[in-house]
This record gives sequence, structure tokens and C-alpha cells, in this order.
Amino acid sequence: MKKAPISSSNGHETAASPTLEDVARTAGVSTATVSRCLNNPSVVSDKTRKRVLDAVKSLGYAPNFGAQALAAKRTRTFGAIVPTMENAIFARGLQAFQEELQRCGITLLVSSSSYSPELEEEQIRGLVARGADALLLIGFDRSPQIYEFLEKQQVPYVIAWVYDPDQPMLSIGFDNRRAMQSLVTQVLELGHRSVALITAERNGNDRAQQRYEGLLNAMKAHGLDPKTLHVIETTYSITNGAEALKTLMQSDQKPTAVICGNDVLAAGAMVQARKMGLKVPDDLSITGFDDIEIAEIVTPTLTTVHVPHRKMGKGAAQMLVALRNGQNPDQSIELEAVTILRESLGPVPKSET
Amino acid sequence: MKKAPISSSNGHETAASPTLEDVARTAGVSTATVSRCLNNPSVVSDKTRKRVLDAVKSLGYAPNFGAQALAAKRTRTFGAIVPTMENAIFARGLQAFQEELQRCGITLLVSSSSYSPELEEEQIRGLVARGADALLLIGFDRSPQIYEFLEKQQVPYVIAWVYDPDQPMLSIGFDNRRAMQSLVTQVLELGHRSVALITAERNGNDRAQQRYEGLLNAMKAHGLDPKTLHVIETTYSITNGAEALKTLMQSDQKPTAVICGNDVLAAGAMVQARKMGLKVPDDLSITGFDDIEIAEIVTPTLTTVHVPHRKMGKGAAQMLVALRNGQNPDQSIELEAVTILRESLGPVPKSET
DNA sequence: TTGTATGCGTTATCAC
DNA sequence: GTGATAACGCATACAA
Repeated sequence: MKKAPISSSNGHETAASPTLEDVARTAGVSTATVSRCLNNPSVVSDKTRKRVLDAVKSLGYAPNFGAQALAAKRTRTFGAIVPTMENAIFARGLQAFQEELQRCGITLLVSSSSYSPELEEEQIRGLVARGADALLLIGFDRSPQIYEFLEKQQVPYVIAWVYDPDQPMLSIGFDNRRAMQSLVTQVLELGHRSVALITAERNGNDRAQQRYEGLLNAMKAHGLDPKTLHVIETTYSITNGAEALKTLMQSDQKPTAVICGNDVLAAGAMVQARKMGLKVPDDLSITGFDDIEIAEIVTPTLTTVHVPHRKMGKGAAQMLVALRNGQNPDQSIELEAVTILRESLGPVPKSET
Repeated sequence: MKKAPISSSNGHETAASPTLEDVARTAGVSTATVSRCLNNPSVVSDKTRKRVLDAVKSLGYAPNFGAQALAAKRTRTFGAIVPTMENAIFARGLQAFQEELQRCGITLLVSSSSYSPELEEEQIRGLVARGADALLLIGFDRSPQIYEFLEKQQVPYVIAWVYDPDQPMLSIGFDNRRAMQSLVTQVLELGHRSVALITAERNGNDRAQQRYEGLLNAMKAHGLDPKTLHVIETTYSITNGAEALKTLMQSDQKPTAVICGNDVLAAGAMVQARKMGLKVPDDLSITGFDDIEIAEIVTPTLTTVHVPHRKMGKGAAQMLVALRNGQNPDQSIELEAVTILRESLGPVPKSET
């Protein structure tokens, strides 16, 4: 049996947050009624509701999240873990994701894993532990234990930025392999035969790996030997892109076209090319991937693959909301990623033909 | 009195997460001991600790966040609300902020307010409600109610990206006014007399407002009439920057130098200038503010004000951790923001002198 | 429509 | 060192 509260409105006004009970007392109703007013207003009479809401406002009441989560076993919170927030690759998609969630009254928590599988795992567990009702993840590539963990914890999740009907997990994205293959095909059709790739580390990054494979496919289709492809793996950053281009242009077999795994690396390559006095695309063609803002800022503008960031974000949100509501949604969704031709891609230099 | 548990290890193995009690049972100890093992290991004997930890691992136990927050009254979680995540303005600072927090075992939750005061207020309340132990905010400019709310809830907070010793709140940042004044002074000393400003909406954005004031100060100091300043207010984006430059160059009094409130607007202006066949800086000088990555990507490279993003992020984290630990830290911290001279700023065109 | 009573999973204060 | 046990603030099944 509950003991009488020690002293509900005792002398010293502590600054502690008001609780449901405080509201109930000043409104002259039970805590249950207050709770209902807030969570299921339609079931309580207009008169008492008004009284309660007034009390809520006058006390500045705000529900205690921990208590709420503990009692209701859900948090109205979704989590997202992206590899990075430092550049704009995921920013636009995330923004769209959040906008959609907000319309559904859901709060978004974002973490960035810095492309570290260990960190990502930690953050997934962290978000689940703090009650995320659902999760957005990037790419399929992670340890089976994590997937088991998510299944065990019954936390719905969606994988974005990739699409693969053969994978059992629900995903929304595009075919990175095909998109890159299509881009490179256009490069080769311009006569380029000496091609190089600057990419993120492919280990643990299926987007990068698939883009690489798409490039190989295009080469093979044009009768080029994949072994002739010069690949540089590095972390996404302007500086690293620049560094990589420098290395490439100092090698024996100088490429006439440099394919970059994303726009950030491509931008770095462009900066470096200019620094080395190379005219793009007259001396050298450069392509990117993602079509983020810098693609139109660099000089010359960057030929790249347009990724449907906003569609992915919004779509992912809708899938997760459906899952959270117990609806077992359709299937994975494939979006299109198309090549955007801009200035940085041109025919192979005459001197090379 | 607690009734005997209905049936602790009943027939159907539910997939529900194991609780402290489960761990206690399989380890043959009390829940109190398990809790101690996890939170204050030194106080429990080696033998039992080992037994408990084994049980934890074998069950895959993870503490319930809600319960923990409810009982311990703290969440080891800090919140940050930034105006935007779509461009890189706050990304680097936020990254540093997070890195420092992580070293202290604290999780960071990030929200973006899209420069909307109402949204920001909602998100502040949201983060507090979900138990954020401390908050990072950008700029002083917000309604008194929010500050009252934070005081009432006893949630420590630090304001970043601005510095003003006259403000009562703890802050870490730089003097936006002075930084802009210094930049513009250098512009004027190159002979420019016809200057224009492309800025974010200043209402509710003290950084933008102060940068504007700094610009005015510099003009006055050089005997220029502030009324001659052509100001265009727009939202931060490449496109808007381009749009604004177009408007400016079609006006009667064409500027010879365009000061931009940040690098994103400046990049847009640069793109537009090129499109209009204007040579930067020969025909027109353009400056930015922030020194984010694109400043070095645009052609020509952008003269701008370097903002100490990482220092601010790390410093803010340290201040908040101190506050959370009950230490009443020093004072607000002022950092330097210095002008970085690059290619986009040149002397006033000869035709104008 | 409203109130009562219980449980959610931890932490922390006691005793032992 | 360890084990009971009382909060913590809310949601909800059940009663009224």
C-alpha cells in the first residue's frame, strides 16, 4: 500500500520538475486522468480536459522521458546512424528523413560512425538501449551479430543507400553497381582507355565496393583488362582526393580519365589538377558520384551520378513508420540514380588517340 | 509488499530483453549486486563480479535506458541544436563536440531547427524531456521563455558561435562583429567604395546581425555612408547566393565588392559571376565567412573569415562536462576568427577608380 | 467519464 | 560484501 506522500507541497520550493501528480493535484483530478488528457484526449470530457491543460501550462509540466519510456515501452524516437556528418553526402537525405518523421511526431536521433564498424555497432546498441523504436542504417555490410541483435530486440530497421533484391533485409536505395557501370560506359564511349579510380576503402563499405565492381564491368564490356585499372583507396576528404590525383599523375601510366568514388574526392582531384596546371577536361576528365552541392561549384562543373537523396530519406521514414505500426510493408524499394553530364568529362585528349 | 513473481522463467521464452533480475538470478546474486558490478565494480568482490559479468555476457544483457534515467536522474546524454545540418557550417564543430563527449562516455543527440525559432524551442523541450543532461545551443537570440525553462529545469547549457561578455549566459565563440569589421576593412583598404552584402535573414540570427553591424562599422570608419550599402537577405544556399548576385549586378549601383554572410552564399555568388562572364577578382571581388571546405574548392579560392570550428566544439564540450559535474566553470571563452586572404579578393577594378 | 492500483527496470539507502 | 526494498514518474487494466 502506498504511504502518504512525505509532504507534497512542502515549504522549500524545489526547482524540480513538476510531475503528473503535481498536475493532478492542482487540477483536482487523478494522475490517470492527466495522463489520458495528454495521450488520448478524446476520451476525457471537455471540462476536465481544459482544467488539466491549464494546470499543465501553469506548472510548466513536461513528461519525464525515462518514466514514459519505462511505462509505455516506446519512445516515439527513431535513430539513424550514418558513416559521416562532416561532408554533405548524407546530409540532404537525413534532412528529408527527419522532415518526414517530424510530420509523424517522431524525434530523430543521429549518430555518426566515422566509417568504423566497431563504432557503428556501439552506436546501434546505444540507440537501441535508449529506446529507439526503429533504426535507419546505411549499407548492408555489417556483422551478423548486429543483425541478430536487432532481430532479438525486435527493433525494426531499414537499410538505405543501397538496393539489392537478394538481401533479406528491407532496403531503399539504388543499384550502386549499375549506376557506376552506366557512368563509366559513357566515359569509355568518349574514347578513354586509360582509366583510374579513387575510392573510399571498400572493405566494410558495400557502396564503394559495388561502384568498383560496376567500373570493372564497364571495362570488361569494352574489352579492357581490369588489371590495367589503377586504384587508390583513401578516406573521403578533399585533401585525400587531391593527394590521390597527384600520385596518379606521377605514375607511369597516366590516366586520361579519373573516376572518383564520390564528389568529395572528385572535388579534391579537381583542385589538385588545377594546381598542377592540368586543364579539365581537355587534359584530363574527372567524374564524381553523389551529386552533392559541390558538384556544381567546382570549376569546371562535375559530371557525376545523381543520387536521389531526398527520395531515399523520405521513403525510408515512411517504411519505418509502417514497420513501427506493425504493418509489414511491401518490399525493398529501388530508386534510380542517373548520370549527370557536366563539364568535367570530355573526349580523350587528341595527343592520346 | 512485493508479491512473488508470477513466474520468472515461464515456459514461453519471450524475446524480450533480459533485465537486471534475470542476470541476478542466473548469477545467483541480488539485483543490487549486479547493479553495483556495472556501475561501481570496485566495491564488489572479484569472484562475484566475474560470475555476474559472465551472466551479463551470456544473456546479452543491456540496461534499459528509461529505467536507468528514471532511477539515476541522469542520462549521460547531451543534446545539441544547430540551425542546419544541410550544409557544412556546423558540421566540423559538431564533430569535434561529439568526439570530446565520446571521450567522456557521453552520447550526443543532434537536432536541426532549420533556422526556425519555433522549431528550435520545440526541440529544446524535446531534448530536455528525453533527459538531456546538458545542451549546446547556437547564438544568443531566442525567447526569454526558453531561457527560463532551462533555468527552471536546471539543465546546463552553453551558447556557441558567438561571444559577448555582456550576456549573462555562458558562451564560447568569437566576436562576429569584429571579425566582419576586420575583413571589410581590408576590402575597403583595397580601394573598394561600392560594396554590397548578401546575408542570411538577420531577424533571430545574431551572428548574421552582428556581421552586418561589423560591416557598417568598417564603412563608417572609412567615411562611407551606410545608406549606400545594398543588402540582400536570403536563406543560406548556393542557389540563393547566385540569385542574389544576379540581382545585385542588375541594379543601378553595381558593387565592386560583394560581402557574403557565409561561404555558402559566397560560393553561389561565385558560380553566378562566372555564369555572367565576370572575372573574380578582376571585375568583382567576393568574400565569404566561415572557411568551410568549399572556400578552397571554388575558383578562384575564396577570401573568408576562418571560424575556429573545432576549438569551439571541443571547448563547448569541456564546459558542459564541467557544468554537469557541478563545477561552476570560469567564464565565457573568446576565440579568434581571422581573415584568410585568398584569390577572390582583389583591388578595385581600374575602370572604377 | 473518472479513479485506483500495479508494474515497468534501475539505482541507492539501508540493514546485515 | 551483500541482500532487501523503497523510490523514480508514468501508462494502463480494471473498477466504479
